[in-house]
Amino acid sequence: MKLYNTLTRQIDEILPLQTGKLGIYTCGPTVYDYAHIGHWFTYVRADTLVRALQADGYDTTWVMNITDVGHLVSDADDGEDKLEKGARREGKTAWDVASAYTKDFLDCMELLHIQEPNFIVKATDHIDEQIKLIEQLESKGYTYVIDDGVYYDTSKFEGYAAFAKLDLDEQQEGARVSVNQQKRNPSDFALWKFSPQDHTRDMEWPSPWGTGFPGWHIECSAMSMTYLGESFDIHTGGIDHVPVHHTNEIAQSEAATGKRMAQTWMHSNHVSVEGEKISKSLGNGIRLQTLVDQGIPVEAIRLHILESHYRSQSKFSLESLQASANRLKHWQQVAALIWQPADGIGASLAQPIADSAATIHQALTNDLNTPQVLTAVDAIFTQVETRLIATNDVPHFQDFLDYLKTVLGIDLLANGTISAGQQSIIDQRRVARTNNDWAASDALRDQLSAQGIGIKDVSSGTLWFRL
RNA sequence: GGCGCCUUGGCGGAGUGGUUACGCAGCGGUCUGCAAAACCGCGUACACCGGUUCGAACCCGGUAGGUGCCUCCA
Repeated sequence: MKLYNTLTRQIDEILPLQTGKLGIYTCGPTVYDYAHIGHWFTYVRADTLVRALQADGYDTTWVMNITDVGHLVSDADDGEDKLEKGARREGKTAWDVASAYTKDFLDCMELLHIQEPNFIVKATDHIDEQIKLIEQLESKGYTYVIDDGVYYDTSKFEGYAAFAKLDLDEQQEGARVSVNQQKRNPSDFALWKFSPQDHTRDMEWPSPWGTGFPGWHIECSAMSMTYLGESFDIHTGGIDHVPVHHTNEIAQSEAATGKRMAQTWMHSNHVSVEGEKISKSLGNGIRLQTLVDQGIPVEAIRLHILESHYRSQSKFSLESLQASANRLKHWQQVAALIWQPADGIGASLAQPIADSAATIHQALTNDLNTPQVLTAVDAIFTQVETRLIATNDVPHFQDFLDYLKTVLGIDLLANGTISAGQQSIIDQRRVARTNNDWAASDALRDQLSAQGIGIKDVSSGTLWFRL
């Protein structure tokens, strides 16, 4: 597997730390609101990476975190905790908010056929690990305490700015709403924030420094270390995490352990909606449920995400989503030919199918080139549609469709074959046609069409497909 | 202001120094009793100006436009 590595800014071959095994950590959602289509691009892409690695023969351990505490409204460590803010908005506790949106997130994961990570870990379940990690950093002299919390001194970590190629001196600190005057460096960030004096937070814990809650970044360092070790193979996330969140994760983990945190960093680029970026302030984040309610199959959404490369800035629109839905329907029609084998139709498709699988594997392992994967599928499907599936080729085609289901997460046979009653109508129509009874034949065709089944007459008989 | 990225046919979207990517939509045709969202064919795409080269959409320089992060945000 070759993958673009943000760390090296080039396409690297994945070299597992342990032969045959790969540990992957994905930055999951902050559960203070519904996830939008942009999030799903990122998570489907991470899922596709894991699927591709598995298809490439690796034994993967996939960890995804759930940020259910500590993610402040501002990355500058000012402002409120998003969870507490969400709780106030909805008249609930932060715990209730986290629980509700976590459930919704996990439901959507399942709906989109994102495979379940080996570990889905919550920040609130790992407070001890985070405190221990902060203590480690403290003992090595990377921290300092000011009025509102314990901070990481980024000037102590050599190469802090290297990962994101930041020019710290030129960053416009003043652009931020407010600046914590006590911080030593503008880029310093909170490891532990103290609870306010005037009220009790829904979420707070005791710590050696005082009652409070962890900063946003420390959870990923602590949990990746807990589940994948001090050094692991691949870290994924949204591209927006490069300059702050991931830069800080590296600073924390590598300062504490002296080891490289992740060998490869994979970042999913953002998707725009109607030419604009998705953002909270614009309120243009479309929920998965909204699309499902409009009758768009989730497989089409998944297919649409795979139609663009993960490193390119793709555009999302209902129009292009509809194009994906049409493509999906066509694929499903071709897949349904597996239930309608035809014989005496010429050479076997076994070899072309095998070649296609090889082409797909090649594209997948070449920096996850999913658009080329889809093109390969189109190519072999056109052959299948032209030549039909011979009885002897059914197992080969079945294997191929299983492979697609595995690597793309799209089951083209999910709708199943037609009912006995529908088959009976097709049989009756065949008799009518033999008798040149066109009126009866057309009436039966209308019956099928009313049930969502289209048909076409070919030399070997009558083929059906879902409309 | 700093650090980046992008500009491909109606839409989406790969690729790359020299042969049609592909999909969706459209048009024409084939097959058919009729039909078919199936198949075949078509539109002569790579922002603009220079340069390098036998040859550039692909490399280099510049111009124009757009856009991302530095504040929310995958």
